[in-house]
Amino acid sequence: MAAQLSPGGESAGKDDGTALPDVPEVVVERLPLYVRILGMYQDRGLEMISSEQLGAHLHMTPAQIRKDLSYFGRFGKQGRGYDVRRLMEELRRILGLDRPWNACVVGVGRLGQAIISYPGFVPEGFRVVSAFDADKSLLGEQVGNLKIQSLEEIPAQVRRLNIAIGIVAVPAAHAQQVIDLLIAAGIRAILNYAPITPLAPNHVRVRNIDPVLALQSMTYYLKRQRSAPLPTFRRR
Amino acid sequence: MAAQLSPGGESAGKDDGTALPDVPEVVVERLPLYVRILGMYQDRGLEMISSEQLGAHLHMTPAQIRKDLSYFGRFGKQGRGYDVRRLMEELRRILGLDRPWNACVVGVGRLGQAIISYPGFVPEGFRVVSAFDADKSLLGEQVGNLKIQSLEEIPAQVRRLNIAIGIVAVPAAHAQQVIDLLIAAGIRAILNYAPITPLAPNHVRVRNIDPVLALQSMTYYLKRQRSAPLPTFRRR
DNA sequence: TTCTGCTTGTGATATAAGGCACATACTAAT
DNA sequence: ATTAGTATGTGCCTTATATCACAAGCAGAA
Repeated sequence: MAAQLSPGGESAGKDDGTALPDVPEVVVERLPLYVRILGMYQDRGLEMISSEQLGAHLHMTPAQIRKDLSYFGRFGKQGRGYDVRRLMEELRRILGLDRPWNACVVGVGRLGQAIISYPGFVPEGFRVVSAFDADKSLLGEQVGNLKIQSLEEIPAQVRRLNIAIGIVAVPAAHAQQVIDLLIAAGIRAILNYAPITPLAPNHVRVRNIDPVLALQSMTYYLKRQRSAPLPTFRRR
Repeated sequence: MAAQLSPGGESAGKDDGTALPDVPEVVVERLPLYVRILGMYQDRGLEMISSEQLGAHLHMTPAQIRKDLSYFGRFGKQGRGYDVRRLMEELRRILGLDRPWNACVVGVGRLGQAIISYPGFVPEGFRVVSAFDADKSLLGEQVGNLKIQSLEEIPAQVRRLNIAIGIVAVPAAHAQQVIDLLIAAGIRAILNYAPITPLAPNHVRVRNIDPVLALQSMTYYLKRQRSAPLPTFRRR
């Protein structure tokens, strides 16, 4: 499969900065937000940042940020705040962002092609290294700088290129099958663009990208309200 | 405590089936999932569905589904379950999906173009009716069957075409400005594809589509775990 | 009619997440 | 050294969300 970087244990682990008492998933999901803001501060040459400042950028209370960070260690200095570079490095390490990750895309329709060519992944350390499609007539076609391969190639490619992440961009009707394939091939995380609710074993992480659901839940609030814009703002 | 169908709960509203005691946002966000499954059942010609079955499809407990629905009314029959067509119609009405919604896209780069041509919106009643870009050299260019317009046109177009939803597909650096523009023009919901945390007044709904964040939070779990795949499944 | 089997709707309870507020600790200035 | 100012880390409390578990109601069989 892959190689572990260090002896880093589970229950004890610490030097590799991992495996503290189990961290709520919501907390983990916020860490990348912190990394993003820290990156902005670093680009501007700022050396320190307070939970107050972080909170202002993310529309969160400073307390929540401190509590989140406290799951992983004590990174701040009283009276000063957090060292931008240090905190960013810690968080990137905690998130596993201190190394590149290989992904493959399954489904090379319009959406799949857009994903393959999306310029936002590479600078963050995510590389799409293989593309697969069920349509045999596409085999060998070039997309970006990838050649479209058959689904049968998935297991071999996943192993050969050490692909940990599968990106699913096939029609809803085939998405679960494709996900099962990926999982059988050893993928450990799925970014699913198909409008389904995937089922996956516990050791596989899944995130869904579903703009239609997002729109459909916003209309609930649109259909009513015709009222006057209050000058209130909302934490998000 | 009961969900009331008639005299209305909160401030008033009812005949359009709304304004019950305030419903948690998480609940509203799940309703479209229910609608989706109901659609599948309807396509298969099934007439009834139980909370148990709904839950199985969505990997949720039946109790949660019943509680969610109970915020809006009593749609089920004891011993029988829910009438598929009826429940779908109710939920669509509650969500405001019983009519079409117009949206505009701002930012006509690769991503914006993909969004404009995305075939998933129209069948759900969302129509992209205008496209804007800050790059004056693109003005008048055709994308899909839309002509690219200048940002200055936003207010007029929003009013003329009754656009309620703004889809933001501009670089992070300009996203907040664009969002402010849209809001000033009267947009009431934003689907944001830019990697930022937008700020918006309370009367404007915002949803973010951010695949990079999704990936970055999954790697947390990837970096450790080398363990044996347990045959456990997880509700999602 | 009465009984059996099933599934809803919901009060009560359990769990999870968020926020407050303060003791603690660090810096810089006097 | 002492003081003033500031921002962390966290115990405790509040709020939000999820689940349990059961009375109530409906349908079909006897």
